[in-house]
Amino acid sequence: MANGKADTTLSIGELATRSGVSAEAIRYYEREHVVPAAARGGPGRYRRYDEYDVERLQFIRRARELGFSLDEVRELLALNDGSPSRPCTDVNRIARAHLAQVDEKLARLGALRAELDRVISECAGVVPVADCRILSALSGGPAHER
Amino acid sequence: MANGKADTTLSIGELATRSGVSAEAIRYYEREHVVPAAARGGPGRYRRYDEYDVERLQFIRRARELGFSLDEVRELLALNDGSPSRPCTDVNRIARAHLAQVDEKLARLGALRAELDRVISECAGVVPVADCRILSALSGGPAHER
DNA sequence: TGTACACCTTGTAGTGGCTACAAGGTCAAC
DNA sequence: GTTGACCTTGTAGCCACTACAAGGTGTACA
Ligand SMILES: [Zn+2]
Ligand SMILES: [Zn+2]
Ligand SMILES: [Zn+2]
Ligand SMILES: [Zn+2]
Repeated sequence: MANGKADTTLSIGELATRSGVSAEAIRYYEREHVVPAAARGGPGRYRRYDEYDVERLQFIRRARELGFSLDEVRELLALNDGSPSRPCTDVNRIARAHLAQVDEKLARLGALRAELDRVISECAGVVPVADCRILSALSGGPAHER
Repeated sequence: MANGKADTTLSIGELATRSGVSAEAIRYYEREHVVPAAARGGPGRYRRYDEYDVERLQFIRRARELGFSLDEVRELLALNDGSPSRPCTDVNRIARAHLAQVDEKLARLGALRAELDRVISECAGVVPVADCRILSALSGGPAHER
């Protein structure tokens, strides 16, 4: 019970500064039930937070930086908050599924990049547009038909 | 003047099929002034298209497949429609700038992928969540501080 | 001629994850 | 008591569409 650090109280702006998540984003997360609705201080109307909330927002920020969707973040938070003795199978599964999605996106973007590079490599930018290989590629031109 | 192929007339659905762009997207492009407003056939109210429109929509589709934004597509179309004797400097510039953007995105996604992979590699999915390295990494845990 | 039916029309809302206001309320210091 | 920093809710915007809803049009066939 003697914790010694969770009883500070922070405004949403202070939480934003300390967590690296903007106040607007924090309110957005509350609306979207990524974080529970914050307590409001005393008789006043402002949201009040503590050090525990800083940690949760940092968790969310790091997960977002790794590209996890808010749906995935919700699941990860639930697992993190759930029974600590359960095996981390689900955490692992979510992370690996996300990695697979990232790899797919990388593969698609890499293919796009290669094709774009190929198209650009045929244009030095000095011929009339009528003869430009970039435009003819977009027009279905005869550059690499089949 | 003897063209022999631009006088067919197509409905938006036929244009969609032939161009590979959905009818909804074609209407969206019209609203966004990517393509000019289509002629409406005779006394009726339906949009009417010809083979020239098929080519333009295919141009747009290919540009979109290479990741060009609609703003960029508008510019490319304008250059393609403009004076054919002008040098293709601007086409080249737009395409290279876009390639640079794609490379940036690839670099960011690659870094994210590497970090995600590193984090996942420390979790076999078999320990209690309290000890999971994925969750501790997200919590700012002691895995790779610094 | 009736009517079925595919296709078209416009308009609006939703996607994801926020950001950027506007118009007003609260709180602390001085 | 007044300034002014911060907070509040609500709404609109970003991008490039997609997905309706509610109704109009065009045509083929009985
Ligand atoms: Zn994911
Ligand atoms: Zn060129
Ligand atoms: Zn671009
Ligand atoms: Zn684990």
